[in-house]
Amino acid sequence: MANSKLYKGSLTTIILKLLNESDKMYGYEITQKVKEITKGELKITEGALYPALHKLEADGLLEVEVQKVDNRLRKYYKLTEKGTTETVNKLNELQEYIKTMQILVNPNFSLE
Amino acid sequence: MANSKLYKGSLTTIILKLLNESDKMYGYEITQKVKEITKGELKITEGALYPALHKLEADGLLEVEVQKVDNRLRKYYKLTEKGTTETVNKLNELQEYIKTMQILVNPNFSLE
DNA sequence: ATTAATACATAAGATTATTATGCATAAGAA
DNA sequence: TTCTTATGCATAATAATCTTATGTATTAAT
Repeated sequence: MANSKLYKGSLTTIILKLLNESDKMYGYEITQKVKEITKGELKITEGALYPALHKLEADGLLEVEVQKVDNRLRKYYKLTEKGTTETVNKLNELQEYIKTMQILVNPNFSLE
Repeated sequence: MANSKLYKGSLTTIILKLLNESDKMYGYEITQKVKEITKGELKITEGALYPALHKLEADGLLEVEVQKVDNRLRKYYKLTEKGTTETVNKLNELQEYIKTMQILVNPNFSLE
């Protein structure tokens, strides 16, 4: 999308949120889900997604379970307990961020 | 603030918006204004601000006017015509971004 | 038979920020 | 009067996060 720069920093939040909704997901599934939900507005690139998943796993927020479907590999990720806690934090931070940005961008902020 | 990562990419939008509100501003003034508006939530660091201002100027979105006040230097920035146009674009992009993120983060997105 | 879709991965490069440092003047506190 | 804080600019080193390009491999569709 046009404003992809703004997504910097929010990929992790998106991943955590999706995994919080559905019990477990694999990488490719996440890219498709995001494309579907945002109606093509946002496309998660693989070069961003996979390193992000690996980092979340390394940080103990996700655990992985490998499956073979149709002779093709799938790495299913699901939230750990720590990951679930962090999801709540990240979502709160996002709401705060949006609130702050709306104050900054609101045409009437200057006279409050 | 806690979630400063989420601000990646939005600094330019913030600068342009502030300059769109007030005719002209200098760097230090911008940092103070943002702190004030967001009640300390968001602090623009100098290491981010000054390079951003220089880039906006180099891109022809801002023009600069140097003044000396109390024997101290101030570099006043104001929007060029191109800058004003870009401000509108950036603000629209931000609104889109917020909308997209709210869809992704809304607890009911999955069944629409 | 070739292309698109599915599924993973990493490396090179770009962008954007934080942190640290530097210079300089003015105001306020100890 | 000396030291700290505030004002005002700037840049370099480092970190984080992304895009783009590339690579491997299987399956489905044209």
